[in-house]
Amino acid sequence: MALTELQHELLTALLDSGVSKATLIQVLTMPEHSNSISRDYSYIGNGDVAFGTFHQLDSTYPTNNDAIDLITDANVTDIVKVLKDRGPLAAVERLLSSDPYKVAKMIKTFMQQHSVSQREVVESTSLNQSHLSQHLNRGTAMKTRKRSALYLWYVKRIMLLQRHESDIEDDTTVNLTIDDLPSSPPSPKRQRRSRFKWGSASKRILYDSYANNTNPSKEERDMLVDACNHAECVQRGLLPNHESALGSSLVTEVRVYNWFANRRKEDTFKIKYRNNPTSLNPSMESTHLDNNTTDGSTLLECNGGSAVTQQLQGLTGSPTGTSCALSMSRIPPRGRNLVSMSIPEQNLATSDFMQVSQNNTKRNDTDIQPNSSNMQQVMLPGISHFRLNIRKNDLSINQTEGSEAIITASNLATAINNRQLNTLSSIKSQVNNEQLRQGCLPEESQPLFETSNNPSLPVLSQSQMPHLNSISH
Amino acid sequence: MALTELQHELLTALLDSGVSKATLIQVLTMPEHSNSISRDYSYIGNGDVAFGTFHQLDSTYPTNNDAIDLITDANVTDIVKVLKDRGPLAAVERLLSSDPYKVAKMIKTFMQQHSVSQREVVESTSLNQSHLSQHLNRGTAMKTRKRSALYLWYVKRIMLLQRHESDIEDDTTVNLTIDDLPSSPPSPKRQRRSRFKWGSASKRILYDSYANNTNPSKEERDMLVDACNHAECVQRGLLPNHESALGSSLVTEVRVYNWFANRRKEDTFKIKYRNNPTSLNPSMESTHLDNNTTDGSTLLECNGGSAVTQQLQGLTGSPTGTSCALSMSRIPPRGRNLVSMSIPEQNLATSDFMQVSQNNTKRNDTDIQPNSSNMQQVMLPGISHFRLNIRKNDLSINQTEGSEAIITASNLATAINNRQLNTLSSIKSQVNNEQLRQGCLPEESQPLFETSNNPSLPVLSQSQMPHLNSISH
DNA sequence: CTTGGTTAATAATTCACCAGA
DNA sequence: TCTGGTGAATTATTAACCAAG
Repeated sequence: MALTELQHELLTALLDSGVSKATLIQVLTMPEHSNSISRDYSYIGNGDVAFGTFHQLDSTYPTNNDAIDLITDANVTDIVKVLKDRGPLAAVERLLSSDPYKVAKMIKTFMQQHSVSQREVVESTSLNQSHLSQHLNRGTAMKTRKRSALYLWYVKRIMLLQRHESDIEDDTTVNLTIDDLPSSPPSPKRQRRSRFKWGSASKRILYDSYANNTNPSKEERDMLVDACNHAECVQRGLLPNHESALGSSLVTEVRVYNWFANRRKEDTFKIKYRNNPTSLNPSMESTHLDNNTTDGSTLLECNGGSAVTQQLQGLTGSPTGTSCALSMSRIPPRGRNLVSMSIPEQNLATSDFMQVSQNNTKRNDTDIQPNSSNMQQVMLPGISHFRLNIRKNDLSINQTEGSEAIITASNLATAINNRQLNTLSSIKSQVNNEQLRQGCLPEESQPLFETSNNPSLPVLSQSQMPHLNSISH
Repeated sequence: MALTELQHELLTALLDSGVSKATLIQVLTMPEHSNSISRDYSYIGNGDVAFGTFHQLDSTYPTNNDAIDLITDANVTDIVKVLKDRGPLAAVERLLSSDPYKVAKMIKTFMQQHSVSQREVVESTSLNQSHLSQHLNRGTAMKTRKRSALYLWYVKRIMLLQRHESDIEDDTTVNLTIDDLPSSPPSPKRQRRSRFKWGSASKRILYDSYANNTNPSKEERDMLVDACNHAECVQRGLLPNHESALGSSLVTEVRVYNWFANRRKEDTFKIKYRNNPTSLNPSMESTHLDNNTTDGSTLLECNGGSAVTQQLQGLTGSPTGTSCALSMSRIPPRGRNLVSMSIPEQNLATSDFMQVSQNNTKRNDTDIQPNSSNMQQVMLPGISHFRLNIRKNDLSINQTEGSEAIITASNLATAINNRQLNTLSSIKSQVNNEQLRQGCLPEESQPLFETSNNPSLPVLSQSQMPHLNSISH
């Protein structure tokens, strides 16, 4: 029989994904709801039931799904409808003709909603994990062949959900027909129940509860278990207490217990180092908490002003110590990021060395950390601390109200690298003349800066940040 | 012979780390600089040479290293001195008696500076990767035994560096004495040259260059290679052009080439989706770029004000469309995060449905994404978009200047979960009464919000963000 | 029971690499 | 002279134990 190109793709993808032909045949010849893979979609309920409100990517109204103008904009309701009306292949086809990026989003949302691990998808589609991740999260391209496999998995997963609506547990993988024999050579890892993952809804509940009580009693925990399970059910559009359908993501008391235990540990550490005077960074604290609390100083701001020489909202005069302020702004013309750092005069006086550390890239580079003598150290603790994507940005340093120098990150970096300048003043003079040379910045981000001025305090590397944000009681 | 407890620990750690006794004996009986492991540290230069300026964690001045008050505060200079004066064991001991957290920082910095992969450490210390990561980045505790192994590795690595100061390449692993025979069974993976990693300094240079020209010619690339290598050398305190010592982290033209290629691809994607009208989120764009550029609207702000009911800097009146503003602040009392969202009246009028999506947790949960009819959608695109750590935070929604409602994230979440309320007004009324109930938030973050008000535009999930930040020309 | 330790898994990221135009 | 696709490695993060006070 001649297969359409798509069908061929799909079949190949299917086979590629690990399903043996035998299995396929077995499935195809399966008695109950004969040939359910390509016939009889009646059990696929109205999308609204299971996906209506959630897992929907666009606001297209159900009334619009007369298709035609939706050809490119796939949305769950739409897909479910196609699936129901014309079967999985049609649905996959529809997805293939849609904007890959949107579909990716859709799938991602779906996975989120149903706590489907990426691993599951990888295993049953035989896609490369990083490729999948990229495609799903960053829109990286993926050839049709592979996308077919992915979409096929997706569509089938939806079908599976529709059926299992009240059945067994979510046996995840689509191809769970074959082996189950506890032998080792053929399928030693088979049927690995996917790891539990806290859903966002549950987490909210937990954090919420945690705020009130970090050590819930068994009773409280049990209550939380229920609350979470309920939330999880709702999240995935199930009947609010149809817990059994949660499968591996069923919340249990132990899990809740563990969650609290782990949370407590986290906090313990944070607090420990918050109080430790010798700790590496009272800096953060002051900026983040203390300053805000006691005195209205240190204003961290990220706005969309249009001035090239962004004013810094530096508020000096902290009772205890000195404070610095940073403000960041995006400059219209080309979307540059401007970071203004204000350092109170007093500080500048006693210290004119800066220790700058910025994560210009993604995560964990603590970057340059020059250090010079016993002078005060000020730092921009690596934007990554906040998990921001900063690639390059300008630094505008100015003293309280006085002079202002614009320093481009690169200038500063280069300068520091060459150790040609170690004092604020020299940095300024060296760099000042090159201001505005920079073009647009390659990759944006909305950085949030922090400064510290606790004299004699060491550099912070991004990794520390998380801990310092804790709040003491 | 009786060994001190520490010595025992160290020996054990050493053996645990994979070095065979035979090897140890071999090393110990090694002729050249006899027993170099525990004698003759003269080759360890003054710390300042190799670590002086960089890789220093505190500002303790060299003059202070008369020890005593430094007992707990280890710093590189100090350690190097001990190492030089009293040998590795003493150095390790010193480290063990120091604040583990600081030492961790020190080691981390060291690794950064010398592009040492975590893997290398893991392999030669036989520590658990995640444990090591935790210890290094989050201060997680680690028993003395394990820390010994880590510190021992550290100290030895330093020694290695001192020697190799101009030798071969950085053969990474400390135990590279044994096998090198190209056989497969015994050491098939041995000597795996660690993967190249761009140093922060180099990255700066590259981004900088990228800003000017995304397609450097071969010549330019070659120049960059030199610049980077130079920077890398400087970063690790080497003689500025002693490239050979860079070992596996030597920058080559291909690497530079690849770097640019990858960067271009990233950008391509971003731009592609920025221009794609059907794209999922013109929203971000407007907030990020358009608004800023054309009209001074949309102010994104994160400050440390102290008001519980944070004012929102909403600037309405965008020429083209409407604009919303969000501001987030940390509330003193308990460090709560307050998010204020302002929605211009007109908008509110024509639309009273909100589509809220927040990543309350870490990375990738796109969270709830309720959706309702053809009304305008406003969203808080998941803090994760900006890579912020948000666990829980309050939402304060208020119309232009009018009434204001404080909504706790949990309330909102619950409400939405239960689908009990879909309109702004109902959310308000439902939640209003519970305001301020929330305790402190478990884990902070400095969220940076964005809003969109392009009517009928879909939800954004965090993963999309990165792409939308790009700048068009 | 809970906190110190510790870890298997999972998944985002990084740096490459290869086939054609 | 790359640019679409892809992928092996690396490592941060998750959700668990487990021993012992």
